[in-house]
Amino acid sequence: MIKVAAKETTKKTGKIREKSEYNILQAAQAEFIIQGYKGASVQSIADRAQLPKANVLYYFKNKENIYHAILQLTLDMWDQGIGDIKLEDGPQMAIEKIIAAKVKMSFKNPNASKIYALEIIQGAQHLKDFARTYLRKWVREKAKVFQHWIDNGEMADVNPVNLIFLIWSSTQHYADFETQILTIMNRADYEEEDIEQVTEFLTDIILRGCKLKQ
Amino acid sequence: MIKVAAKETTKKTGKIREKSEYNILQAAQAEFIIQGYKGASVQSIADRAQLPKANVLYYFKNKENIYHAILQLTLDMWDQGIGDIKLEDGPQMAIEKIIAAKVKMSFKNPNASKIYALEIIQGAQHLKDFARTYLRKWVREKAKVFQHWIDNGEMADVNPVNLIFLIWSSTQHYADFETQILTIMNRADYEEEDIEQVTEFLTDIILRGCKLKQ
DNA sequence: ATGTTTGTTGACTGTTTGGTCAATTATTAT
DNA sequence: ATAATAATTGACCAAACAGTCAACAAACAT
Repeated sequence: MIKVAAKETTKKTGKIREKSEYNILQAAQAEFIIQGYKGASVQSIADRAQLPKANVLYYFKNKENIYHAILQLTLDMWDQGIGDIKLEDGPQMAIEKIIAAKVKMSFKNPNASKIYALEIIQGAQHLKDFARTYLRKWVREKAKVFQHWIDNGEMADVNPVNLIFLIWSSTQHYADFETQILTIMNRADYEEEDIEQVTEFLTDIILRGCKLKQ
Repeated sequence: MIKVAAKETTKKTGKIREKSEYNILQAAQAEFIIQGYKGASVQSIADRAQLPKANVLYYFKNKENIYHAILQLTLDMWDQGIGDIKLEDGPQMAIEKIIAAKVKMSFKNPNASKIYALEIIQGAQHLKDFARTYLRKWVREKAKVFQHWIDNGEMADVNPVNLIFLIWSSTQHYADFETQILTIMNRADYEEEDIEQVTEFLTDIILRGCKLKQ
């Protein structure tokens, strides 16, 4: 589930270290989702990674460090996976691109999305700065672009911030509520074609909602 | 945050009991959101309720019982708050009604929504039956009504299940991601007028997405 | 008034927790 | 080969944990 991007830890990364850290983070991610931060025990993470607890604590010197490493990977992935929207794309292509990117992320990496969602729902206790600075800036920038298109008569006059929330929530939902959705649809797993189907559905309906009235 | 509906516990409900239980559940709800089920300690719940731990355990004989009581109230509230959709309403009024009801619930009772979201994201460990039976039935029934309108040429041919997910997620988002949304909008709290604004936004855009093409 | 139920609480218990440490073994560099 | 560094792990500890219990106080019913 965890996809390690180009790592840049301060520690020297020997081969064993790299592999062990990956292994531990993989185990920890699952454990943190199921049990929550406080509820996940280092022992249970170690068990899942098939390592002695002391070994886990050798690589990450405490539980919080493990969690922070996971959050960092999650944010990196988000940063990398979410396509940028450019003025020259125009509203239609921009919305298509952003929905496609987010749906893909949700289906390909639901666990990252879940970790993030848990963190926010629980009050962003470990993410305060990120939400306050980076995210606010991101939303405002994108909202500005949408507003430009609106002023320019390229799309309907919808509230850009609400539009971003709509795209965010409707795409994210397929990751965070995976359990519920699969249950409702009576399925065991998502399949490749679900990505296309959902992307098309959301793109269609949201684009129609943003088209100029005539 | 907790709104106690007409209670029907098996235990006799003396006045003191009723008040204490309410007080404890209120404290526990906040604690379970912040710390998660396993992470919340009975001691911390007791502290928040300003009661000795032993007293809390006198009213609810263990932690799981507290949590179950909260989940039950959450489901009751959901069941009661979500308006029904009827064939005779037609698609437009049905969508308006359901969005309005869900947005209102999200803004008026975000904590209930958060508890529910945490449960689902973490795998619905305490809700398996609910999700498997009740919810599936609910979605299928509503999807059937939408399908009828589609077949009858009263609305565009969109996938009804995806439409329900879209309405669910976009409305729920304002409760679950409250922290993030308030941060982005640089606000301390939601205000009454936010309910209208969001309801109008979502209703407009989703209705336009469901209108027949011509 | 008196007995009975209901509520209150400090003290206790066995278990699990995060984290340390020292002793030992692998790996690598020279 | 040997020294230095990295990795492994069982044993250990203080703190926090869920839950019990017995002793007592309040409230209530008659």
